[in-house]
Amino acid sequence: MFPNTIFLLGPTASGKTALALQIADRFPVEIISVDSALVYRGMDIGTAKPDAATLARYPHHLVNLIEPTETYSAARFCSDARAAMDDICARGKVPLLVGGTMLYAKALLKGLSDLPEADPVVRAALAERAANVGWAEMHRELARVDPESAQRLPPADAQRIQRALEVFQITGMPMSSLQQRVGKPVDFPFHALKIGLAPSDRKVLHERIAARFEAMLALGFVEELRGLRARYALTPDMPSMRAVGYRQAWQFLDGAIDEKSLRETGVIATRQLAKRQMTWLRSMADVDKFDCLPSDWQERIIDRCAEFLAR
RNA sequence: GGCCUGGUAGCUCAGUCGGUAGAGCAGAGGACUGAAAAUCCUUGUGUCGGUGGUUCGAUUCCGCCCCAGGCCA
Repeated sequence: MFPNTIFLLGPTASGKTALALQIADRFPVEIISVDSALVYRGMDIGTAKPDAATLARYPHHLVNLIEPTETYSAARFCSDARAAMDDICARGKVPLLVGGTMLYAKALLKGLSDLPEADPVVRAALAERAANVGWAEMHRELARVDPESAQRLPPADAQRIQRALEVFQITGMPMSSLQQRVGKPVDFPFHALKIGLAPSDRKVLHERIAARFEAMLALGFVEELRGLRARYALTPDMPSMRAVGYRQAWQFLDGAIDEKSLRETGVIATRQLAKRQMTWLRSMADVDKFDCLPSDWQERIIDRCAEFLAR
């Protein structure tokens, strides 16, 4: 029989973290973060990372893993998460995967194709060439070596065109021919309860997002970024600095936008993030959805966990 | 009170040498395989402030009125 594991997936500001702590109080679980922003050390306020005391009392795996100058990936998440899950199970506990980065969750559950990992040198060369000839031309070049991918991708989707060209350069094969998911049941040997938080009223979530962004500013979010910029050789095109909030705070520190605009764009970007996360959740048919607005929503999910773990 | 500048999509604005109008942002929907808090796609009818006038035809020209901001009293 496969060991148990619980997924708790939801949009930003839906209350995932608080609920995870409650679950940890009642069941023998260990938390694994499923979040592409919490992996960065020093990015605490803007990512709504649990504070040091909470992290000490409730150890979180895959938090504070890398420097903000580094890059993480869905593939690395998969191997890191699987290693953590094996550890936790070996200790007789249940992995509780909590987060909002749906690609990571999907990759873990369904698997990824056997593709080469990102190569900074190849990417830099492609980016330089694109700067000269434009992405439309890069798209035409992709059409010559990988017509299937080129047809699927709009000529403006620089990121995906670059990736497809990168895969071709490294392997000599079109990415489309390699993209067969390897996610067979044996690749995910766990019995999983998948819970998705889906607020029934988007307005309430929007209010929470606005209040939380305001609270972040009051906690010194801008100062946090100022400190990071002083400590690391950061650039605005690094994945960490493109994170919601950080991108806007960066512009504010550069004097490109004023404080009012920082508030507005920060909240808007967070709302858009939540919307994208909810779109993903809706499309994941095998996830149990719970409305996270009724007063007793947390108890209902805890009951569901108890039922699952008692099987 | 006088003069000036504005009043056009939810917001910021462009424009129509007179033939009822379009960008960015927001919103909505969608895609998504090693950057995913990323990247990209689709989607714009609104008494063009009100009211008279000129005109075949006015959001556009003219008069008056209302509102906002500025300057002068």
